[in-house]
Amino acid sequence: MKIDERHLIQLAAVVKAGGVTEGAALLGLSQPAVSRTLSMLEGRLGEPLFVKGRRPLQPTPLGRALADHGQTMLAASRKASDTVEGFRVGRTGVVRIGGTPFFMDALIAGMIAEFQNSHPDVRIDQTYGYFSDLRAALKADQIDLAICPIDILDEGSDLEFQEILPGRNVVACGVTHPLLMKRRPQPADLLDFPWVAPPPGSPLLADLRSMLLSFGATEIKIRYSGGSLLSVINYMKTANALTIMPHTVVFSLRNEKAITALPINIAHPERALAILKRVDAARAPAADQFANHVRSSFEKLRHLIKRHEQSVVWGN
Amino acid sequence: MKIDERHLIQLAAVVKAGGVTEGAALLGLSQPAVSRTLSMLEGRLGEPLFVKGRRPLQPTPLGRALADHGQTMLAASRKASDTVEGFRVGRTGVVRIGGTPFFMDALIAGMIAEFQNSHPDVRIDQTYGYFSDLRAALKADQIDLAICPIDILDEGSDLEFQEILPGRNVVACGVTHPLLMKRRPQPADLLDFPWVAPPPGSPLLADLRSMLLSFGATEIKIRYSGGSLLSVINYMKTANALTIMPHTVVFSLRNEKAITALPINIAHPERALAILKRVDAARAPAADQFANHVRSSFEKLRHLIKRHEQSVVWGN
DNA sequence: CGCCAATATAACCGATTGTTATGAAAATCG
DNA sequence: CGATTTTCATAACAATCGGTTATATTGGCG
Repeated sequence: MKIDERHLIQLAAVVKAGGVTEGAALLGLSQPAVSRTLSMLEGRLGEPLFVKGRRPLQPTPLGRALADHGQTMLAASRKASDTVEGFRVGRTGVVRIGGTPFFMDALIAGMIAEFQNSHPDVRIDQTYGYFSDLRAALKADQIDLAICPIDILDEGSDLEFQEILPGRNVVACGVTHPLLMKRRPQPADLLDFPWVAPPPGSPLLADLRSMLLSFGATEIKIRYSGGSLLSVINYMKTANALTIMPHTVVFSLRNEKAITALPINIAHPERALAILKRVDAARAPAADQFANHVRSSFEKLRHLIKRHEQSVVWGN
Repeated sequence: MKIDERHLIQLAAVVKAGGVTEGAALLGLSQPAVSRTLSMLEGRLGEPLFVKGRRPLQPTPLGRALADHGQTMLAASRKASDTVEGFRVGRTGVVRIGGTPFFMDALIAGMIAEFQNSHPDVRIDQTYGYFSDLRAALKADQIDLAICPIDILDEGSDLEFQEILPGRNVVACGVTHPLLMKRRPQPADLLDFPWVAPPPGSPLLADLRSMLLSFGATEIKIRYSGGSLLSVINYMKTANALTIMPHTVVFSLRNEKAITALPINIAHPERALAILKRVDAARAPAADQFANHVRSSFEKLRHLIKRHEQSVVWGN
């Protein structure tokens, strides 16, 4: 026999409250409504749910058993209301983000942790990828946000993007690299050392190629590639290799004393770090709040870099 | 925001089934019905529950979260239906029984275990008491069944009773008792030994008194009283004491080789073991089935006793 | 015995739920 | 690429349900 879920919930409220009147109040209903519900239920079941002629109201064993089930429904219902409410204000939910590996590892992971200080009930699901993967994932609604460098001109699709950081690459090396001893290292010096290549498909790899070509290099000594950021860092700690990295990534790792930037200016890529999302995406307040957090974190980072550069003498 | 539980359940069905049509079928509803439900839900929430323009239907994160809650409701609902169905046929439920200690310990406990071989989902709640307690408990709907000796004439109340065993007491003693050596022990011999008294308030105690009085005893040596059946048995194992007990109780303990009955006939009490219940009690099929089980168990026991007595020579 | 509180009943109305019929959009397939 | 088929959305309508207020009954208690 199918029982109306609402009826079970009312029964649960009455049993828990110990009376029809109180139970009705608990649900914000009138007493007759609940009273009738109980009558109907008893009628349909053909079994009494309460011991007759007894006040305080005493449920029969069957009544008690059914009330238990109603109780779990009531709990589920309240939780559902909570999820909705939480979703509305971005307090709960899941944010699925994708991004390029270096930025995610060096910067975003920490920002996620920070974000969850104020949003402990928001879960973050992270994936890695480059622009084309991320765009596809966004369109397939597999992620809510993408964080990656994009060509500034690129536009016109059904993706909305907000620039959060202008592109700026540096040549990175281990903190004991011999080139750091030189007063004024020249671009040509770079060709004397082995290179670590950023992961295939990454914009950084294109930047690396074009930079080296602009320095007149015909051939590059690639000694290592394909590693994650942590691999690259550990590699560079012991090898006198060079690589190209986003400025902020190197900056954010400055306290590790593992890698640093060479004081050589290289061309800015025509590219900016941006947050992408579908323009027609379903509202996802938690994702919006997370995006805001990332933006403001980068804003702070930018100020920090500015102050840092005023106190430290960088290249030229 | 309050959400209609039914809507959540429909949502859950659709998400689980992977489509509106299949979800509707799962619930035995028409497709337009649940389609409209989903529209209403999205309208009220102001949030989409499914990613538009995509088939197979893909829920949004919010939709998935809400569907989870709906799923637990659906499960609870099914369980509730099961409870009702089980209750109807006596397959599930709680049976609250009360009875006199000796019968419960010696006979009923084993019958309960046996009963639950065929009714594993029926829980038995047992309490102890004598007739007046049990009657009160029945009237207060604290127990569903009482199993106790009652005076045969007693009637007329709002209790229904079914006799399951005529009253028959024996004098019990330890298996090493000296009186067992005697060819034909006489009632007068009984006065030479110390006695264990049944618990105060028990019918057995009254039987003991009247029996001893009928033997011309002016005073009885009570050495021990108040113990449960197990206490009495253990006491009698080592003391040459006597006590009075229902015949079936001693009989059911025959394999323990701890106590036995003296071959002395004593008066039958004007009393019978019966199952009592309220005539106006709520239907409790599980209790009914248990009562049937107890009755048939006693029936079997009676036959067993009869066969036993034909092979063993009892007193006189 | 009579009052008070709690529950049951009655009468009414609007919202909701179900139905069938049908249109629109998407996927499938030749 | 167009036809077909499947699936979802919409429309219109009937019936029931679930809510309300007003009122009668009932059980508990001084």
